[in-house]
Amino acid sequence: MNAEAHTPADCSRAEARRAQILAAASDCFRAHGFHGASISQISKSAGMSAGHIYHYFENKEAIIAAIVAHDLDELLTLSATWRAADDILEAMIDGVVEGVKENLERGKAVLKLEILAEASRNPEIAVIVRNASKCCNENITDILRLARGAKGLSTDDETITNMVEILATLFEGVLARSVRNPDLDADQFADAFQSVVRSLIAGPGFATSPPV
Amino acid sequence: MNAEAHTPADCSRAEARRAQILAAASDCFRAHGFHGASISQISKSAGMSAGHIYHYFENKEAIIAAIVAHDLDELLTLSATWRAADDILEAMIDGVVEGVKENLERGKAVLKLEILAEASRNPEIAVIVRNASKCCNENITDILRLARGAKGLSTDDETITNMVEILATLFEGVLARSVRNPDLDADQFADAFQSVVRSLIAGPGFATSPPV
DNA sequence: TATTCTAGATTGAACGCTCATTCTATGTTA
DNA sequence: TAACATAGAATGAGCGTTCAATCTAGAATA
Repeated sequence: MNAEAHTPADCSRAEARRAQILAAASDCFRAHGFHGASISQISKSAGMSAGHIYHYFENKEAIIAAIVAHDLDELLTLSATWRAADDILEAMIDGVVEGVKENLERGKAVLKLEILAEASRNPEIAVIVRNASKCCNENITDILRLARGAKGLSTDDETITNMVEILATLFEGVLARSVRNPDLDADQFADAFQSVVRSLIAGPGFATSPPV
Repeated sequence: MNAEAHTPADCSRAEARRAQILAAASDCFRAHGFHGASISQISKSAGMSAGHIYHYFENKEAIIAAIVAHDLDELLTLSATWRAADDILEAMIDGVVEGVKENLERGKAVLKLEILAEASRNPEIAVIVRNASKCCNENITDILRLARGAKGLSTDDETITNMVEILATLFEGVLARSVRNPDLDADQFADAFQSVVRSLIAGPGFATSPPV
């Protein structure tokens, strides 16, 4: 945002500092939530004075926004990755197990839940989240249409839209699982989850009127 | 928790006051989160002084815990309701659409997300959430076993366990949907969701080795 | 090479404010 | 009168944020 002209050395130094702050903030937010974590905590965790943080971020909100944006960026690159595969549908199904296990990891889940909760009430955060979600949705939609088309499966709008929404719902539900049922057998669950995803995206579809 | 002996009149009066505080707190928590909402805000919203709140709750944590417990209670009673039906499986499937639409409601979703985020880092809240989840899981497990048994469908432990987990995952994923994609067509989504649930719980099951 | 200059990096104290909580005094009711 | 309901001021801690003052390291100058 505040792009100014610096020498390359300055830039890299500043970038490193910013990253350092974001990493520390990430830890603190995980541990205490966006509003429970204080600038003083973050500064201690980042090994610098509280005041110095304001050289790199306008305020606490800006740190939150940066973390949210970074987290959602990962999601976006991931969703773009699948495009490359040979058999896209199978690549997606193969990726499910890893995706589920990642969302079951406590550390990741906490921050994502925190982001969702914050987006529910903070319009600035909501905009970031919704933009990323939209991009991600479009990515998956394209991919799914391609993948199903290649196999001769139905690709009508309603079918694809619904599949993408249900898919997203499933993955986001995993975040809650890790909190609600920490004793969950991750392997068994991931297997079951995968078979549900398979029958969903490789299935007949959702068209209201049956195909003629 | 702090059950003391009072006269009936006192009890009802005190209970009303408590409820009043919880309602106000609920609103404030929805709007600002557990840590963003202050006792002063809550007291204003409840129409009483800040200090007076401490006659009914030991501290802010206790208010949060009470709200969490109350919210999860609703879930529990709901899950117990289904038992009564004639064709349990169909009753469950019929209930899906309403359940999805309720979880899509912004107001409800915010608080549930907030609860999940808080449970990720507050051990006291985590205990409450996990107990309720366990009870709810057991309810649904029983019901599902009964329902599938009545139709001659497989009821092995692995199948039922997995179905319950996936079912929970699906419903909890809806909370995120309402935040991420506010333009979602609720009717279309609920229909698709229902058909996924139907093919999940009325389907063949998840046994590792195919039935002999 | 030695000195001065300079601009960003960094600190730590200070500000005003709000927080959760406690305490005291006053109503209210039975 | 006795017991509870209630208000509102007081408390001390901690908050996010600002700011004047230093430090540091490299560029410019002599």
